[in-house]
Amino acid sequence: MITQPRYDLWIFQSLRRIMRAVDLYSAKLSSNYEITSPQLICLLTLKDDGPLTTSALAKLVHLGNSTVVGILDRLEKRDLIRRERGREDRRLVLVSITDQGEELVARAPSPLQDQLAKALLRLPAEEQATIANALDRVVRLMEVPDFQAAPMLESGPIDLPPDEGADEGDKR
Amino acid sequence: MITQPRYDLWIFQSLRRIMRAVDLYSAKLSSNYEITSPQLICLLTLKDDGPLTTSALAKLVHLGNSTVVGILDRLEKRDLIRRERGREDRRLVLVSITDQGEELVARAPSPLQDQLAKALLRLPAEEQATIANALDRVVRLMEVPDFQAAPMLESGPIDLPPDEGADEGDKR
DNA sequence: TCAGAAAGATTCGTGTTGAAACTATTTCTG
DNA sequence: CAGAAATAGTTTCAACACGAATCTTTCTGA
Repeated sequence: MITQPRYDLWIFQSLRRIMRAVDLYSAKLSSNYEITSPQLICLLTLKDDGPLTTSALAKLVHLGNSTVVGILDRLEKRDLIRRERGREDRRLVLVSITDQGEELVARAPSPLQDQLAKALLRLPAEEQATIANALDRVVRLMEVPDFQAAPMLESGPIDLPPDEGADEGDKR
Repeated sequence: MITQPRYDLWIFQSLRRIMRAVDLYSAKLSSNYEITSPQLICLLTLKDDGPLTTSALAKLVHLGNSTVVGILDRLEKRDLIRRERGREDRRLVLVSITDQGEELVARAPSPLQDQLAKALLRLPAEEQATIANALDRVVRLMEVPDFQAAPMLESGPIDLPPDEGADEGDKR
């Protein structure tokens, strides 16, 4: 029994605290814009990636399907997005951002990562890269189902955020 | 201007995905024990750190006060914890774990960080330390209230926020 | 063709989360 | 000592988050 330091527990707590700090800060900040971070994330995604189906959006923002429906409900109630039944396939629902939505996005800063960004800017870029790389590896390790949990060792250094498509396992 | 990669956004997404993966996994795993991760975290803290007041517990687990009340309500309903009014100061509520609670804790593994732990174990210990250190710095930077957020521009290396005293005990 | 499988979205139930408002108790203060 | 202020816990309200169940539409195969 080597009593390795419990990095896992420590890291887990750190993650929770970071997320909490981000949420708290962004909630306060975005109260000026009357929008929450998850809503803003969805709105931004819709603005950038055009009309999307509900489930495509859910995949992009890494949230559950039913979670997104609730968020969309609130956005729709305020006319920030529009839902439209697909013509071809009437099971689909195409969600798109409205003019009002675009306007709000234009006005609102990116409060979601504002605090995090500020914190990171105080670190040297090289350390930012280190953190980013490290987290990316963790994400990859974690999002792999328990299949071959063992056979994975040191396949090589990971450099940049290859993400954005490289994500594999959960493309839309 | 070298468009520096948006480490902030990338990191933010990574954090969300990690937390989500942990939550999803632990939710599934802990369904066998009929307990959620926040509940288990509270229970473990109560087991280790003896009877605690509600707000002391909230501080330890880094959650809001009212959040903890809700969690305690559910734990109490199942007789896993006990609430007792303070004798001296009748405003206080001492929360302690019951025998049933201890029993459950003994049976249950540590599902909360299980997945994370597994992922981390696939990394060399030295990299685990790197991640832990990096995250810790981020936490310190972020949890500093916005005081002097402005006047702080590259005046030099920022070491340790005067934090420390504020947050205090938070090894767990 | 047409019954059933599959897919997509939504609804429902439960739990987490935090701010704000409220109650009870203690402590401070004039 | 009475009232104000502070403290501790709780309630209330809104949002988020998920899986399971449900509904509609589409596809499939016998």
